[in-house]
Amino acid sequence: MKLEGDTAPFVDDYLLYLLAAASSSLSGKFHQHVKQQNANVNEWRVLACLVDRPGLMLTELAGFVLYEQSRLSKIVDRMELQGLVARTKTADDRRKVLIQITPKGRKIVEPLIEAARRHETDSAQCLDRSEIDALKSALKKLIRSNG
Amino acid sequence: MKLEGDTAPFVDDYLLYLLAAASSSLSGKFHQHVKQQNANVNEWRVLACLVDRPGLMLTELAGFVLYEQSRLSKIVDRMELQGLVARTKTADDRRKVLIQITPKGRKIVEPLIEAARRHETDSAQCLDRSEIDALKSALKKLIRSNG
DNA sequence: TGATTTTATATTCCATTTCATATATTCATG
DNA sequence: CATGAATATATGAAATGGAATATAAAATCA
Repeated sequence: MKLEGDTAPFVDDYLLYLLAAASSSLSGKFHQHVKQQNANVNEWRVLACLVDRPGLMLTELAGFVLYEQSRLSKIVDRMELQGLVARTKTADDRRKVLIQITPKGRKIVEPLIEAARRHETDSAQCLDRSEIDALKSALKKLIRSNG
Repeated sequence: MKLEGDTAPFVDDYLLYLLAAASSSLSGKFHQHVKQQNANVNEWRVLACLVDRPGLMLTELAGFVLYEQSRLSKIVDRMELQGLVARTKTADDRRKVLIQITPKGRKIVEPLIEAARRHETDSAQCLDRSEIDALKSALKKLIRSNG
């Protein structure tokens, strides 16, 4: 028999916690894979965001990668040294720096993307197609509606 | 007309990205609120996980908070200094350390939980009740099925 | 029992992140 | 067009995190 006040812990049904926990669970296994290859997680994220885009301002890229500008600036420093991305200035606005993926970066990220697709289908085995679609659609709505 | 090969960027429909992006979007605003109060994000997470639980081993708590053990150990150090949590040894197994929330920690976390509930309903305005239920249920399945 | 393995936590070293601020460029407005 | 506000990026000092390891206790088992 359940006593009054014996409710489930707060976080167990708290949306932000469920999002963080799902994100963390699913990322765990894949991040191991990333490290077994030539990369680390920051590099993977940056390259995955850049791969089908022509070149992004540092700040735009920071938005996609979900990192702060100053953090990304330093990550790009390291990736530039490794030759994974390139910084180029634009003519129109000389403050801007465009970050572009290099062929070397592309060579590293492409197999990772294939692995990511496989990992996604594996991880989502517990859901059927309509649940997955509904999940992704709900996530996209949340992202759109909240800054 | 859409050209061949002119597909959406990879991350735009990648589940792990959507989870991370949703988590990050929704957290953003709330984490500001946390800082405006007496706390930082690590403290909030630890206290929120402890609040309706009797006392957890460091390793158990690390699992809930989604942090690595060595990181949490240091966070608990700082929180102990502030009097937000207490470490106590157990009699049965002298390796174990139980982490418990203190009255001071409780006083800080309770209003934050209220704010978190309000923030959750605000953030999920874009979804109707059945979508929210389906979302949470899908997230819970993902968490259960993936370590 | 004594040796070995496993589990729980803390700690050390070093890389990374954060916060605040600097620098450079563009924009807006009197 | 000059001056102040705004925007884009970079950087320095201090705080934090991650990986490996140390320490200590318990469990396993020959």
